[in-house]
Parts: sequence; C-alpha cells; structure tokens
Amino acid sequence: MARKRQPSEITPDQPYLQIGEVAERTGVTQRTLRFYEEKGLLKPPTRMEGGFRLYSEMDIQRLEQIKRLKRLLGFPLAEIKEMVDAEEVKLQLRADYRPEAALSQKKAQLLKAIEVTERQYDLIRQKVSDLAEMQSKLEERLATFRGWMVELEKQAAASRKLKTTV
Amino acid sequence: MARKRQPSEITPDQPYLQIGEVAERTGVTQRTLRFYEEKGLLKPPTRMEGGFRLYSEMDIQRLEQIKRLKRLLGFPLAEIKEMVDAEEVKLQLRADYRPEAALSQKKAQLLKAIEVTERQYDLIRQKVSDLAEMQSKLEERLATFRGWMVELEKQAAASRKLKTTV
DNA sequence: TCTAACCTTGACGTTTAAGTAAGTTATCGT
DNA sequence: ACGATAACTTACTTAAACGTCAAGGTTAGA
Repeated sequence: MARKRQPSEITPDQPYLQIGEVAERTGVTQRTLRFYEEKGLLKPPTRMEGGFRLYSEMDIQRLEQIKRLKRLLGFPLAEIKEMVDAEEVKLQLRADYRPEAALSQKKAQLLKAIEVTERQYDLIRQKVSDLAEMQSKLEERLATFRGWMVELEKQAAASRKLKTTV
Repeated sequence: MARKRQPSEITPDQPYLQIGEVAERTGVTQRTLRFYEEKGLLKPPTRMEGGFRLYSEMDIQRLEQIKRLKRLLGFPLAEIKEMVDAEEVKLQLRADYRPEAALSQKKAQLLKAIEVTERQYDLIRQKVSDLAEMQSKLEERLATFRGWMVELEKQAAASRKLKTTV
C-alpha cells in the first residue's frame, strides 16, 4: 500500500508546495488557486516535469495578500488584481537595476504604481474613518440595549414579587 | 402634452416618494429596490390605491444604511439583513411599550439584538484595526516609491547633462 | 513495477445580486 | 377623457466567483 505521499519539497531551504498543500494551508480550494491563476491574480507557478504546480513561499504570500484585500475591502477580483500588480512593481523595479533599461519607461511604471497606491491609500483612509464612525454608533447602541435589559430585569423582578405577595 | 408628473407627495409634512424618485435620489435602481424588498431587506412600503409604492423617509434611511453596510463590510445581503433587523428592534421595543406584552419574549428579542450587535461590533473593530495596519504599510510604500522617483529624476538629469556635454 | 494518492484540463452547474425586456396598468396635467 | 410618463409583475439573462464532476496523466512508497 502506498502511504500518503511526502509533502513534496525539492530542496529543504526552498520549500515548493503542491497545490493541495497550499490549499490546505491557506484555506482556499484548489479550484480557487487555478481560478486566480487564470484571472492573472497569481502568476503561473513553476511546474514539475509532469505538469504539477509548485508554489513558492512568495506565491503563497501573494495569495495571502489577495485574501486580505478581498476580506478587508470586498472589491471585485479585477480591482484586487490592480492592487497586487502595483505591489509587484516594487519588486520588479528593485530587481531590475540595469541602468540601460529605458529610464522613461521605468518612470512611467513607477508613476502608475504610485497612482494606484495613492488611490488605494485614500480609499482605505476613507473606509477606516467610516468604519470608525459606525463603530462608535454601535457602541452607543449597545449601551442603550444593555440599559434596557436592566430595565426589563427590574420589571421582571417586580412582577415576581407581586405574584408571590398575592 | 403631459408634462413630467409632479413628485407625488400626499402631504408636504410627510413626503412619500415613488420608486423612481427614491432611485434617483439614492443612486440605486428601481430593480434593486424591488429586489431588496423581495429579499426582506426593505419592508414592503405603503402603496397607492393603484399599487404604486410609496416610500417614507424612514424607508430611505434604512436603504442608506443598507448601502453603507454593503459598501463598508461587503457582506452578502443575507447578513446585511440580519444587521438591519437587529437595528429594527431598537424602534420596535421603543414603540411597543405595552407592559402586558410577554416580558420574557421581549427579553429574548432584546438578547438576540444585543448578540447580533456585539458580533457586528467586534467584527468592525477587527476590520478597523486590520485596515489601519494596511494603511500604515501603504504609507510606507508610498514614501519608498516617491524616494525612487526622486532617484530616477536625478538619473535623468545626469543623463541629460551627459548628452549636452558630448 | 504496481498502485494509492495526487494532479491535470475541460466542461458544466450554482449562487448572488442584480440587468433587461415585455406586456399591462396607474397617474395626472391638459 | 386623452395621452405622455411612470410603475407594476413576470420572466429571462448576465457577471462574478467559484463548485463539482469526469476522464485521464503523474508521483513516489512498498
């Protein structure tokens, strides 16, 4: 009998994970992983000879970022893609330190990234402030509710007293 | 020729609006209004004899609240419904001040409302804190990007200088 | 080498949240 | 009462974001 296969790692220092492992560890389904890849949210990971996907630690981090953005902002994936793409520029420009690369092109790229990041930043600021307001309103309401609860308890006590007295 | 009909108000002090007006003022479509009603998010508004819907100011406020929750939390409508329902208790209990009404039932209702509100509150607190963290990270990244931009400008200037010198 | 466990692509299904269209009825100024 | 404009219901369609098979190829432990 063949036992459960070993969690495939080509080298221990750079642990590549198969799609099943990634799914289990991140809580998303394999379908979702393939779907995100198809939609360009995750870049195509490396593969084994046989075609099995092998995800790197960075791939997983990117996935986690996508999850976070989805959860916190609730935007359509198309917009999420824009955001993670803007993030990518950070690494690309950093790596891409050949000065022969067209300077103006670099500038344009960077400008675009800045623009997207600024929009994202403003948007989050707005959201935080809106949410903070909701938060304080909820706090207020909770206080009211709890006050009423105490009221009701008092009434209940009074009614019990009446009963036992009569 | 019949001119555009007057924005129906039965009395000026309690302005009831038809669905078209509501749609226009709130930015949602008529379809969405009917859809929300169908899903129980909006309670069925009053109607004219002919069957036209007439929305009150409160109906509209409720709609705005739904919009806000949707925008800020991005939850499915089913959950939004839970939240606005919990809010309704506030008004219902306040109006319903006949002491003959079953006390324990009131308590149960209130308890449920408190529970939902607490969950909502915790959730928002969490979200605010997560978003705040993202915000600071974005701030950092923006600073980095802008620094690089300055770098690029310098390089461009240097290259221009070189050209003119040669 | 065999085979259980894992992965592949492809295609079709589902849910949510509406959009759109058709045919009918109401409202209201003239 | 007429006619332009707005609403009504019912039903079909759509887009996003996956879920769910089906049929077959790959990996690695025994």
